[in-house]
Amino acid sequence: MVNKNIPDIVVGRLPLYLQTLNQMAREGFHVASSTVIAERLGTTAAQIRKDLSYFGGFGKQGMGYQLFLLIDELQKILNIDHIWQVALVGAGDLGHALIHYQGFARHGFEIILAFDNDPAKVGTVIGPIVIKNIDTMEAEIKSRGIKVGLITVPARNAQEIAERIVVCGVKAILNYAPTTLILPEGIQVQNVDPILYLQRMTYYLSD
Amino acid sequence: MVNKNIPDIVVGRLPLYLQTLNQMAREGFHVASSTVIAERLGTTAAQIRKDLSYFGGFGKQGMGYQLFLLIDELQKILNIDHIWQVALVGAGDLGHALIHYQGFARHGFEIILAFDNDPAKVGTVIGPIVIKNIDTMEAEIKSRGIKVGLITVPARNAQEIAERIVVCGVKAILNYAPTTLILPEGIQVQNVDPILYLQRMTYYLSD
DNA sequence: TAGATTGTTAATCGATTAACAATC
DNA sequence: TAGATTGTTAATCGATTAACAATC
Repeated sequence: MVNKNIPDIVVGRLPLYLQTLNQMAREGFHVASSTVIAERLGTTAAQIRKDLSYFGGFGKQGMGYQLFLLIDELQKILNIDHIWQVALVGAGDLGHALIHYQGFARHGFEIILAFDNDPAKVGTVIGPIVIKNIDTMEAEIKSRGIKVGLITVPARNAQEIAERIVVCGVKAILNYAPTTLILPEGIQVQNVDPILYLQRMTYYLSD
Repeated sequence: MVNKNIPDIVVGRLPLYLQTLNQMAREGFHVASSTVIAERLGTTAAQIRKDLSYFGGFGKQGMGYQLFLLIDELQKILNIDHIWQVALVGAGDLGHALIHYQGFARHGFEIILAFDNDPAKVGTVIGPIVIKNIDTMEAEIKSRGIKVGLITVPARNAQEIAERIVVCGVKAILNYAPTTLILPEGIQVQNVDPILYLQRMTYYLSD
């Protein structure tokens, strides 16, 4: 499925739509209008219809959208209609927590490899995973064809690690390190440093 | 410091600028031009100058920006020139990890309260914190004047918890629950569900 | 059929970029 | 002074919103 010049910002909203549609399906709904979805998301019906129309006409006039159909389509569009194997680098507190977090597996992101450079950690077990030596990282990632990486190393090491995993085939990086990664065109990066989000909110708080 | 109609999207970039400026300061730089900062952030010099100019003229022609001065100004603008006390709700795996995470305290966000509704967890200690019964949440948050909340409860409870802490004075919520919160005008919410970020990246991956 | 709601177009609004005079 | 780089304006680009014909 090739990028047909869909705006990035539209793609970024699709997972949010999917989340809400799944929630409604769990609540027993079978159809939803753009208005109802918009209310749950704090957005506008026009935006939802416009966004979806980039990909096709999934609704029916007078009726709205069939939940199961739309969920299915969105999963296909987002390429999450199958399981993605994931490698994690950096087995500190945060790495630990992420390996234990069930949410990844539940959404089809299976952490199957974890690496650390601390000899004391190598060989230890976290949940279903054995921490491996970072020297074996490239070989392991390449041999399994892993495309998605989670970076949970300290900021000063993040750029180097990112470059190394990109070289062996990783195409998407979820970066927990508090630093900006500069990577080749076409490599996807999302930063999830919570400090950035907190600081962006405190701007609006009078002390 | 009152919102002078600064675009949200500009405010959202300031923490990123601050992060990079701090990094450069640690590396020993004393000044930086918009071009150099832009390179590190993968953005453009024009955007950085434009963004900063909403708040004042912090640079000098021909010279660039004095790092310490600009860092100081950004901290004031973002209201992070003092410590924010934070309450966390939901002491599961994720809550645990966040309490242990040193990054919050290091950036002036001090988690001083944690709540859970599980009687088995109430009274247990995580790091420097005793988990309190959620029944005492409103009273505790109000009496300490806490303005910032971290929500790490399951999705189905997140909306209710958010409403409860907003009623007792919380104005900014970092929401780890995989659901959209609908809250009154003026309440700040940022969502940090990693699944959303992963899904947004897999769109661009051919399988 | 009447009512509801989509998909789409055009209008509006806002953000980014380019360019350059001001000035350190 | 000459070179560099800011702050700002105007031009461009892109995203959101409003409106409505099409149609279930």
